[in-house]
Amino acid sequence: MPEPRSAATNAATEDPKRQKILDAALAVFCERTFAGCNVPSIAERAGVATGTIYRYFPSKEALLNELYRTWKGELRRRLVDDGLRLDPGDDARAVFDHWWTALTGFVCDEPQAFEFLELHHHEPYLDDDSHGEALAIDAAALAFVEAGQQVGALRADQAPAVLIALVYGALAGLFRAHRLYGELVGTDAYDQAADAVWDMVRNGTTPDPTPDPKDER
Amino acid sequence: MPEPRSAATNAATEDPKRQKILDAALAVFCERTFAGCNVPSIAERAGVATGTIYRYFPSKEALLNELYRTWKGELRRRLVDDGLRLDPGDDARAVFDHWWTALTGFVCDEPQAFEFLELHHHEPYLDDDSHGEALAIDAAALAFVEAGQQVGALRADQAPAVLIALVYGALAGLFRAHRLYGELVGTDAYDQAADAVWDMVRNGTTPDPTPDPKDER
DNA sequence: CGGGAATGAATGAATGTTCATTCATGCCGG
DNA sequence: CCGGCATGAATGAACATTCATTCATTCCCG
Repeated sequence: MPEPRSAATNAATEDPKRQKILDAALAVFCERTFAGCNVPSIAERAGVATGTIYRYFPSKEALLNELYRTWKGELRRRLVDDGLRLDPGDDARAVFDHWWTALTGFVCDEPQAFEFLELHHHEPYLDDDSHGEALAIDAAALAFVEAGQQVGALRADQAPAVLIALVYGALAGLFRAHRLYGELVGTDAYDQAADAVWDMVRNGTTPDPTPDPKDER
Repeated sequence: MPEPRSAATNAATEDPKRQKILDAALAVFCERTFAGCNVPSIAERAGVATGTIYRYFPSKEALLNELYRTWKGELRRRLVDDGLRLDPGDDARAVFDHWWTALTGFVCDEPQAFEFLELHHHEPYLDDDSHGEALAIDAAALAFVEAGQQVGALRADQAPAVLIALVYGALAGLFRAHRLYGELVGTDAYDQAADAVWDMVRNGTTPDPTPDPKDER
């Protein structure tokens, strides 16, 4: 029985050289973009010869897709295992905090992986398996948010997909700010922002008059 | 005195062929990424010969930067002219709505431009002028948010840069969801989401205990 | 020694850029 | 008016460079 361990848990993770190539590719793809970097630069960063990469991966594109699938899968694992496992009977805010912590934990533990995912989510080079991983995350989050809405914990005036987009987008925005203005926006900002983000999605006690919901625009 | 007109207001906008090249480049960069596309494909899309591009732009990189500067500038113009001009004595929510409308207006009017900006904000190919445009937007937004906090309209438990990152990130997340799941997330979602985003940044009547405000940062 | 793993120079396809040539346009001397 | 001429924008084949990929060779371990 294999033991899924370490950051990128994968069946083939055992081979350390393979892992070094993956790590190097992650770094180079982040700095230069998939199409913007060349294979020798990945090899150099990994400390192997160019040809060695092709012993482990059939192509540059396959390397990208394996990275994408691996890290998107790790993000999903964290979300499902650490985030969505709470019983919805719990305090809504506590459930959200758990969820937010799972998200920000990934971002803080693996900032390079998060940046890589953000940077390459739209690439035409992603294959069907990679898109499948992305959809799997969305499906898990969707079911969770729908449940939260039905229980009355999350606001119901937005489609579940919208709430997910807002939260994930806010996190991504925070990450970008942190990378760009590291001094102004510290890593502790992730925890502090939980309050604000929670106010965005919770079924709020709106003091403003909620105008009749049919002529909103 | 020149007359700044039309979407991409620029000194050299008069030349229609130059504009066709810029439009084509915007589309191709969006579909394939700067490094992922080649110059002939831009020329073909623009309906000109490859060499013609080099009569108007010194290099592929310069073309990217002009696009970036132009559209980031247009976004800033909309934000400053249409968004931030309200007197802070106004109703806070109204001010925010005006601001949100300016943002979403840009996104809806020029979705390709917004996608281009999102896609290329981190490229190492951006020159100093392009980065300057980006900083100019941030500065304008920062001043506005700081004012809003001092007036007491915006929540003060988050750094101004954080609030900006959260709002802009939420918008970007919404945009991505809209592009990805167009049926589930319509364009009206932008307007509806204003409520949720406002709840995130407003100085809220938090029913949860507001921890003592002296160890904020 | 033998066999698989690693190497990195070689390969050929693709890319950004150039430039000799074409061609529509406006000008001018008759 | 007209016919030839000068102009410079437009063209796209050609060029040099860069890139992903291959493979003959070397290396290393059992």
